[in-house]
Amino acid sequence: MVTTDFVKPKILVVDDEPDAVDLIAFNLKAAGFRVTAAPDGEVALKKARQESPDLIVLDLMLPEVDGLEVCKILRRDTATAGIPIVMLTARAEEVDRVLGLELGADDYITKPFSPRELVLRIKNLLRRRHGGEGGDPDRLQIDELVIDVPRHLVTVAGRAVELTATEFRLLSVLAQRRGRVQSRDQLLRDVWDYDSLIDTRTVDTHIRRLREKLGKAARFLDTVRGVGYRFAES
Amino acid sequence: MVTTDFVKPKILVVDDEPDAVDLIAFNLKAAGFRVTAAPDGEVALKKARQESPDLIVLDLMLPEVDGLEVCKILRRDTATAGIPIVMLTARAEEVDRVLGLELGADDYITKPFSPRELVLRIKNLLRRRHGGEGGDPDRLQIDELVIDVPRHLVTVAGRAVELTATEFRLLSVLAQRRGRVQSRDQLLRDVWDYDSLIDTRTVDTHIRRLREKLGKAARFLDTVRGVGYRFAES
DNA sequence: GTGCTTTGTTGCGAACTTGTCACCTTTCCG
DNA sequence: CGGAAAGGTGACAAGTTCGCAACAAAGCAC
Repeated sequence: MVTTDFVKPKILVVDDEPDAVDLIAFNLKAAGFRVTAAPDGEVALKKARQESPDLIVLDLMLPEVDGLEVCKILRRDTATAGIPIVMLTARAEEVDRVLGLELGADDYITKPFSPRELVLRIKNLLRRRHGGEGGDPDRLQIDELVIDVPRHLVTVAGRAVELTATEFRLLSVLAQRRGRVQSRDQLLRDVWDYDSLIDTRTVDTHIRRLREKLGKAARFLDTVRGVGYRFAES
Repeated sequence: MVTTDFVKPKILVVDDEPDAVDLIAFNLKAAGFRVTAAPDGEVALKKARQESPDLIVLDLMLPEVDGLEVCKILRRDTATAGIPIVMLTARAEEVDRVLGLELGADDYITKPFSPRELVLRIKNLLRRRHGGEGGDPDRLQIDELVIDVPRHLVTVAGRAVELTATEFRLLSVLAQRRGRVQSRDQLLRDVWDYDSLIDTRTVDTHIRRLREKLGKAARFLDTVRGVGYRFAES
């Protein structure tokens, strides 16, 4: 539990009612997710870009910029385009309207909803994303590369690869955010410590070491010039 | 019991006395097993590899290659290493000698034995091996290492190992989470008390003591550098 | 009490990890 | 093309981790 914190899916909850946020956050945490919250669209967009959450729960009704707009912007921005979005709507008939707009949220749920249902839908979306149908969420499998977090084990085409603790964490974080670019700063925050004073070039060194050890599977580690690194979509 | 033959467990009986083989085979078949037999070590090894039986009943006294030798070879060969072995010995005192050799048969039974007892032991071993359905959940068996939690008893290849209370708890916790890395903090919480103020290095010391006492079975205690310890998957 | 076992702590050294730097190579762009 | 910026690479020194042994304290039987 403690050792695997860094791969717990991180979920951004966007809602302007603190009570709703609390309720959702409580249930999500109980289900083993990390939670971060935003009260309005502006903060939501900022956090989505900076913290690179694995999924966003987005209330349709928001002050200032409304949920629809936020959704659209998130989809347009490459840094956040891939993140699944679950829309919260107050009334059922709104769903139809929203669907008609085709703005590409991945699921919809109407208030009031049972926390259990929300958790189920979130798990579903995350599972779908990780390709592992019905698979263990702690185990990432991308073609010949398998990352087993609780076991702290990585294999490439069935062959075990020996990674150090840092390398393992770096690979896990990248793999978990497959397809999304992670800036060096973002990686330093998530793989190293919260406010690490480490040089960003250090990330490059670790990427190099990972590539060396991963052999064939190194092809997954894309460099995005001027931005950061990305775990290849496939 | 079982309707389709191919799911009946197949048992290889190795004994040089045809009468003994007949007796055993008769009783095993009556109990719903398929039986194949070998009169000596050489044939036994060949059949073990080719027919991949679910369990082997092995007489200690054999012409040419003796039972001990056969047992050792079976254990070393990856194709047969996982097959449970029940050793037949002519006299009770031989059991001690055999145990001393630590060659990892899974059970021992002395001649003369009641067929019913043999069948019981075989069923036990098979049950335990198959993911422990209906098996004793308080008893962990990993190859030659047996941890009997309620009895506070640990044996390696049939030989009892004397562990202190702390050592026993540590081993049990690790074994129960086989394959998953446990951080030192996690272990301190689970093996020691909830909010123990004990130094994490203490865990190392206990691991060392465990390894010392477990002898051959120490190979199960993996160190995962920078993370913690893990009970090896196999 | 005395002697024995258990258990937590400490110090040492070897092996491993890891952040940084200097130096290349590649890419970008006018 | 030429220069600048970004990223790859190898080396290295400082830091960390872990096994081990010795020690000290606590518990326990007699």
